[in-house]
Amino acid sequence: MQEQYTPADIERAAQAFWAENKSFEVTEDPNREKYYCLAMFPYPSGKLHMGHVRNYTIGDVISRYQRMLGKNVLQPMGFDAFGLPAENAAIANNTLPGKWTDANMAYMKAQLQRLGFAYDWSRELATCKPEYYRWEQLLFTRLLKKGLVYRKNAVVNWDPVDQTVLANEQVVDGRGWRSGALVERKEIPQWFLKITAYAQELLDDLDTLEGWPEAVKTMQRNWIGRSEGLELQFAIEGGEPLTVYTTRPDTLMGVTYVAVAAEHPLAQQAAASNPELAAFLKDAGRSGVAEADMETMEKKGMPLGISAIHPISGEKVPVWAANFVLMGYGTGAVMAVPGHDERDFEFALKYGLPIKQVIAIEGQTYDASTWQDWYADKSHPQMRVVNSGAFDGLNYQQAFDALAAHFEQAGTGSRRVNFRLRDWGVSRQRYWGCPIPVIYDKDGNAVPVPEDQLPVVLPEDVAFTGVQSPIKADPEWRKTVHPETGEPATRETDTFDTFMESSWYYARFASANNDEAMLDERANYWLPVDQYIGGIEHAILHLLYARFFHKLMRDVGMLSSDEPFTNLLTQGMVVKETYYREEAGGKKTWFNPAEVDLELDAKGTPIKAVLQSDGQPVTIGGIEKMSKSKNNGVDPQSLIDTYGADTMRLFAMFAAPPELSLDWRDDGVDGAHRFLKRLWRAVHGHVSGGAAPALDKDALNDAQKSLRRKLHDTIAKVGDDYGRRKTFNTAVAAVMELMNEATRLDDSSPQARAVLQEVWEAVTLMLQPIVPHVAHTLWQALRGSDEILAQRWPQVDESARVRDQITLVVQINGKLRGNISVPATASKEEILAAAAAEPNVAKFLGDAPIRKQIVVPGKLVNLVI
RNA sequence: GCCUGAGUGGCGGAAUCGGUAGACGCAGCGGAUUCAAAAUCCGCCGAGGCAACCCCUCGUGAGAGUUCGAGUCUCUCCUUAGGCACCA
Repeated sequence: MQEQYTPADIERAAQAFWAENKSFEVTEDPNREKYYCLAMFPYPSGKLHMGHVRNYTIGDVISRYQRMLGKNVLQPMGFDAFGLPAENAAIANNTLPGKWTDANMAYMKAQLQRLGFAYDWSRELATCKPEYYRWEQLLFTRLLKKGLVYRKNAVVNWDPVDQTVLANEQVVDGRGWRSGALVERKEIPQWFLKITAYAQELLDDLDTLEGWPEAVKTMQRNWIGRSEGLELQFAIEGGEPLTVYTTRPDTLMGVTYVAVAAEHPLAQQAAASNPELAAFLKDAGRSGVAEADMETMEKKGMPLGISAIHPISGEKVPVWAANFVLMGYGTGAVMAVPGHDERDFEFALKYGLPIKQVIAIEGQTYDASTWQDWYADKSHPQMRVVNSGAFDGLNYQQAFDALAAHFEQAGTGSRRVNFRLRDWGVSRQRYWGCPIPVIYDKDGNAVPVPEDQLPVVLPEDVAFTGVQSPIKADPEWRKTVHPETGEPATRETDTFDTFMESSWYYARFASANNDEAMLDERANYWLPVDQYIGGIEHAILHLLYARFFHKLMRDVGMLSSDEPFTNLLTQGMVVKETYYREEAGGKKTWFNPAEVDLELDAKGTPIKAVLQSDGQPVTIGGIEKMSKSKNNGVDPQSLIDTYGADTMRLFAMFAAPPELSLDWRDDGVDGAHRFLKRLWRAVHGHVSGGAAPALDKDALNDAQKSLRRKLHDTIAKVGDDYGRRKTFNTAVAAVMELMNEATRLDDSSPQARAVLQEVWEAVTLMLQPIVPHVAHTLWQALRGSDEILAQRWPQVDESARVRDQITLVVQINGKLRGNISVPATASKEEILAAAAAEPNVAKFLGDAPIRKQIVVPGKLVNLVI
């Protein structure tokens, strides 16, 4: 064993050993328990960032630990390779999205290999390759035939200057990010997957996911948003009736107006003869489509000059157009109850519409000039319907039932379960994505591309200018023939939402090399994924879509399980401060923290930041998720080059528990490196003393016994931290404590050396999941063997953990007053006697009578006086 | 605006089931070693009080509550992060 710890050399050697022995390639083995561990695959943005290092180290630690428990562990890796950034990069660097993506994947794969992750690279996949996306196209055509796919109009952000559709991210303060033009809403035909057909099952099955964080399940439940309500109609004078949905039929008599979306036919019709209204509708359509924008923008409306007939009272109520009602979500019309809905209340106040109280709670006074929360409280036991004629005096449920019966009898409405969840629009008007496998005949009727003509390949050698998708710009690409009639026909030129590819990759890894089928029986061996790991930012969309796809694949007979991920670990984000300068037009330029110098006050708080290149100040922004758009990423590569992969891995695990967001600071990496050097030195010193004798447990002195107790306590704790708690930071801390104690044992007797041999072997095994290269090398030194990967998790020797004496804390009235040491077998009386005799305790007790004595075994004594 | 988290020393964090707040590490300070420095090793390190490394008081975003006992449970509020359907 060499004296110096030289990470570059030992990491190269260990990685070469793993590659040569194909240490991480796995096959199905029905005789062993399988364990499928998966960390969310990366978007190949260029190079790895800290979030990747953290994410993949967590996955690797769990994988390597599970392998030590004897399981058949699959840990694959691939790339989520379609997406918007490739198009932007291609424009910026005058290259092609495909070339840029390929180069990035090659570079990032090399980085992942440099970090020593135990991946089965034989299963690698990239979603932008036809070998991958052809199966997605196949599944889509089958779903189309099954009726789970349909086409309808839907709104997009439209940039009227660039004449392109913009992603929400490309809309900044209501303007296109490149053109600066005010964004408009535009309706275009798009393909949808009927996720709402699975809404109930997606909701119900959350209850089966015991290994998921409650927070994620709650978010998904709220997102799906099941509600029970009434669908009913308001007749329109001289027009089609308006259908509305309400979860509060008890407030129906409080309706004083009805609001419709700007795009609603009723509004458009009214605008034809009303230029002022037409202008308003146009203006209302001028905003992004993001829900956050809709909810926070100023609520505006204008009357259509039309009346609706209240279905119970028969009274006329005005119909308004409102910018917060969206066509396409629900019916595009809502009934407004300003008396009991806060948004309606504010709208009514603003436009002088009547506010009518129809529910009351005894003892509460209704004041229509300011909103109070109780106005909307349907669950209050004293809540009663008022000012509602025949329904007066009913509570929420009674009113609901009475109105439901009324409408069902009259045939003008019905009970209805509604979901907030909307069908998934999967069409994108972009180039760098999977082509949607659909052909249109001359009349615009859609037919799926026949299976034997799949895949529809996205051409990669194209002229890409960034203005329009090359497959849309090229009049030739779309030309094809109708599969049944043979007549000329055209291809769909939209591509899929990239969430499509990431919704089933976890399953494809099991059958990665099958070019005959999307999945095969191997998928049923490996699935579901035992442990899925990824950023909390995916708590809803990606994880819900993947759950949906799993059920789709099940229902076309490809899989037998109901859910894709048994256990989920949502890692917190790696965040970092941001720096920017704002230009005249409001455009912000972001600077990387590495280019900025900080001035700190005496307490270490940053007060001023200047750009190194020009010495001029920059604005200190918030601490945010490391991202390309905020340019606040820290490049792990230079740290890997300086300290080695093991130090990076160790620090990523030690700095914070996985769920918490990690505010990245470079200080501390040094500490992790220092620990590895100390470990190396300690083992080197031990091994230099020659072979250790066999351990004789009965021949140990107190100090040696004490170290063995610490060792076996630590093995138990670290195993629990890795396996159950997934708190790798405390696992590392525990091993550090053990090492501190071991290096303090100043004893070179044969039995001390035997205990230390046991300690260093166990430390090496315990750290193997986190720092596998160091562990590989130390194991060679300790055992003369390359086979650390074949080793099992060390056994806990319970006999070593037994204590004769235990320390208890003594409190008086809950305040700590002293410690006592008693035999582990001491009775309650003996403990109380020892507590009362403790000098400081006795001082505080004085002559006061003891009112209560609480003894918590193994922990403390509390005397109440 | 809505949904879901988080808030503990100068910093990252620990305290796992309501039971010693600050483990482990970083930074800092003092010392050893060195011609010197780096590296390494040892010690100190929440605030205040005290002659005192005894001990006492205060202290986990703010305010209230439950309890023998609250960082942990309940309520209200503040700050902050993530998501909001076309960033991935």
